[in-house]
Order: sequence, then C-alpha cells, then structure tokens
Amino acid sequence: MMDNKASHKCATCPTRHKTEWRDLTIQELAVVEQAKHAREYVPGEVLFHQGDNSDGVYCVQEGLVGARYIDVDGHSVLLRLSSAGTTVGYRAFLAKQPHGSSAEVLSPSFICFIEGAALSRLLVSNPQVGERFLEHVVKDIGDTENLYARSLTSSIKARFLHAIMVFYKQQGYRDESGNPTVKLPLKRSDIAEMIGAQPESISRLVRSLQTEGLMQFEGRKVFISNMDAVLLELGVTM
Amino acid sequence: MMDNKASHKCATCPTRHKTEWRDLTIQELAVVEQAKHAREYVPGEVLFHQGDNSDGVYCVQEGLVGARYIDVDGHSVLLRLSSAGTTVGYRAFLAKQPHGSSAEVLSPSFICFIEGAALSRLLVSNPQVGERFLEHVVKDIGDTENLYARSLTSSIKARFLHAIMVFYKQQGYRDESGNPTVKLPLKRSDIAEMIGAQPESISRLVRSLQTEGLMQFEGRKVFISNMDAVLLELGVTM
DNA sequence: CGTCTGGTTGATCTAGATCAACAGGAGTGG
DNA sequence: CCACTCCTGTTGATCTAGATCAACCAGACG
Repeated sequence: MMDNKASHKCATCPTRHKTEWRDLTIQELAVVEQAKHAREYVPGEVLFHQGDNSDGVYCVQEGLVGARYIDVDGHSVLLRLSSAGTTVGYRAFLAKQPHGSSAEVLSPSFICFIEGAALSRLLVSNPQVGERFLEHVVKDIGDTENLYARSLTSSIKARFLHAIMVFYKQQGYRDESGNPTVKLPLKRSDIAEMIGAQPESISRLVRSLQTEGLMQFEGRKVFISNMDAVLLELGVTM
Repeated sequence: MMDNKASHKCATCPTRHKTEWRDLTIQELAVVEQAKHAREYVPGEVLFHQGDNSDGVYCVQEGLVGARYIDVDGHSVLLRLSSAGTTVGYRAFLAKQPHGSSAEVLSPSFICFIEGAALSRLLVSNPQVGERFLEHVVKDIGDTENLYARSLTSSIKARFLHAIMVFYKQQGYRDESGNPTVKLPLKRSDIAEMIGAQPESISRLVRSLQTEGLMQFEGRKVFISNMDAVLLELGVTM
C-alpha cells in the first residue's frame, strides 16, 4: 500500500499541488525538506492531543486523519476528516493557541511533520503561503458552518446520506456492473460520531435504507442503487 | 439610545479598540474614514444576502447583527451574532467568494460600511490588519466548532441554557436585589433558530425551567435564580 | 376596530436514545 | 488446535425528548 517511504521528497510529492506548499520555490522547498520528519502511521496513533501546544504542522501525504473533539462531559465528536494533500493542525499554530481538538490517524497513513520554526520563516518570506492558509481556514469554516446548519435542521437519515455522498464524491467509483460504489473509510461508530448519532441508530438506518432500495451495504462497501432518490432526499443540490 | 450619529469618527469610535482597526496609524485611519459610510439600521434590515458578492465589510458600532443561513430546503439557522465592535462580512471579502450567509440587523444598530478597495489597500500596507482578520477567523471557527459539537451531543435544554449563559456573560448584570439577570436580545423564534429548536419547545422549556426553579422569565428578562444548578447542568466549566 | 406578530398551551406522534443481549471474526496464549 | 477475549456490528424492547398540528391570547398598530 505504501511505497518507498524513506525516499519521499517534497519536490516529488504527488500531493504537493493540493497543499499550502504548492507554489514554493526550489530553495523554499529545500527549507521544508530540512524541517520535515516523515513516517508511516497506523490507525489509532495520535498526532497531537486537544489542549497540546502546537510545534508545527502535519501534512497528510496518504491516508486519513480525523479531528476529534471531546467536550466537557466526555462526549466525543469527529469534527472533520483530512485526507491526502491536507495540512493538519495549522490552525493552532497560526493562532499560537493550544489545539482545539486532537488529530487521530484513522487509516494507515504516511504523514510529514513540518517544524514550526521553518514554517514561521516561510510565512514571512513568502506571503503566498499565508494566503494559502487563509484559503484553507476559510474553506474549513465554511464546511463547518454547513455541517452545523445541517445538524440543526436535518435528520440523522439525511446526515448519514450526506456523509455517504461526501465520501462518494471523494472516493467513489463504479463497480464491474456500473453501480456507483464507495468504500466507507470509517467504522460504524466513527461515522456515528461524525453525524451525532448512536451506532445502533446507524445499524438500523443501514437496514432501512436497504429495504427502501436506496443503497445496499456489504461491510464497509456501499452500492448506491437509487442515486436519484438519494439526491432527492438531500434536496437535489446538496 | 443612539447619540450624535452624524459626527461619528473612527478616531473617536468607542469600540475601535476591539476591532481589526485597533492598531492603525492616524493616516491609515483617515483612509478608512474616507471609505466609510455610517448609518443607523433598524431591525429587519439586511446588510447583505447569502450568495451576494462582497464589496466591503461592515463594522458594528452599536447594536446586534445576526448571520442567517438558509439551507437548500429553506430551513433557516442563526449561525452567529455580532455585537458592538465586531466586523461582519469580512470572510467573503477576504476569500473573494460570495457571502455564505446573510447578515440581518436584529436590534437597532449603528453600523459603518467600509469599502473593499480601501480595505485591500490597508491589507497590503499594514500587515497587522491581516493578522487581526486571521485572529478573527480563527476565533470564529473555534466558536463554530464548539457549537457544532454541542449540537451533536447535547439536548435542547442544555443548548438553551448555554445560549442564555453566553448572553449573560456578555450583557448580564445584577438587579436591585442582586439576582443575576439578562435581557435576551432576541425574540423566542430567533433563539429557537440559534439552537435548532421549534419556538413551541422553547416555550415549554421556559416553563419547566421556572418550575424547576433554575430561572425565572419575565418577557425577555431572565433571572437566574439558581446559578449553581445551571452551571452544573452545563458541566460546570462550559 | 380588524389584523399581525409574538408567544403560550394542549394533544398527539415519532425519531432516535437507551439498555441489554448476542453474533462473527481476529488475535493471543496455553 | 482449542479456549478465551476483544472488538465491531446487529437486533430487540422500551422510553422519551422534541416535533407537529391546531387553537388561542395579548399587544401593537394602522
């Protein structure tokens, strides 16, 4: 799954064009290269904990990382998922504040840590980097507001369907017989934590979606058998 | 309520120290002064609509403005309130994107509009301005994530109590007899839209909070008669 | 006066939580 | 190789927070 990990260079990183480093010069890239520590991570590993101080940022080259927030009563929520090409933990770094949530590796990943000192230098030397981060935070807040509004107005069913469609848009494909298909990257209980439900409710929902004929489930594989009906349920445009 | 509106100057603005303009030079302040259009607004007026392009930012000098988001199914949600000293609509401007929500005046307000062109110039001439906006967006996303997590994990009752406590922390006072008191700045249905409830549920909640002895309500006035119990219900630290 | 808006109350219904049991791997260790 | 435990997921029975529908009331206001 993971190839020649030791020899990864930013200059040849396949996901760099998606990142905040996309328009660095060769020299600047060398700075990042010096300040970076890359390695594989297995599910369950934690990049940083809620409340930790930030000492740099993490760049997901491959895999999936979740932002988990634990509230005062111990309730856990998955706020956001970050996949390949996404920088994680940048917000606390920019704001010089403790991390508001922890970052947990959810699937086998290859991740580069970039030291804060180098990043600080980059931010002053190349204003484009700051702009990229601004873009990122603006996108994040937009996403979060959408989810928030959705959580206030729509049912668990709608939120579950929406989550599946988001996964489908990212990683969906058509199987041999042409059916729209996704492999869910999370276990049921994590999906439940994303949409604010109990795992039992997800189970029941899965069953009723199958009998309704909207989608079929095989473990983590989802076959969307009636796409029109799904989109209709979500208000067409999503 | 509103005093000598016509003569308001940024230089003497009582809330400037809270804003992104807090560390401008006199010259820079003059630039803002030139590019600003100040006036009173009455409840119901809309500063901009969701989907509009941004042509500047609004600085709330007095009053209250709500960010209202309407989703694809027509559900309305109050995402955020902005009171005196808060800049509104800056996100769309910075991101050069359409506004993600509309801004609606909720109580009699005095608001300055600042033209985008001038702001753009300021942003390049004084890097501190950009930093202030970055701080602002980071604070906003933190707030939103908190609300989001809360919406996924806690009951309407807890969310309602939390909202009241937020108002209390901002504008609370002690009445003649020393009771912690707040005047709610919103009508019931708007409060309902903030926490994702129906107005009827708010009514019933109000009644049960009174019989429980947690708080007493008189129209929009709230007397928090048992603060300890309220804090306990919210997990003490909030 | 009628009409509107904001708020309250009642009766009813249901989505989803909760509690509890159970089933199928996947290790792990003797 | 079997016994045991851990983990993920499923199902059943029950309960309840909160939505929904409908009526109603008090001010405000032209």
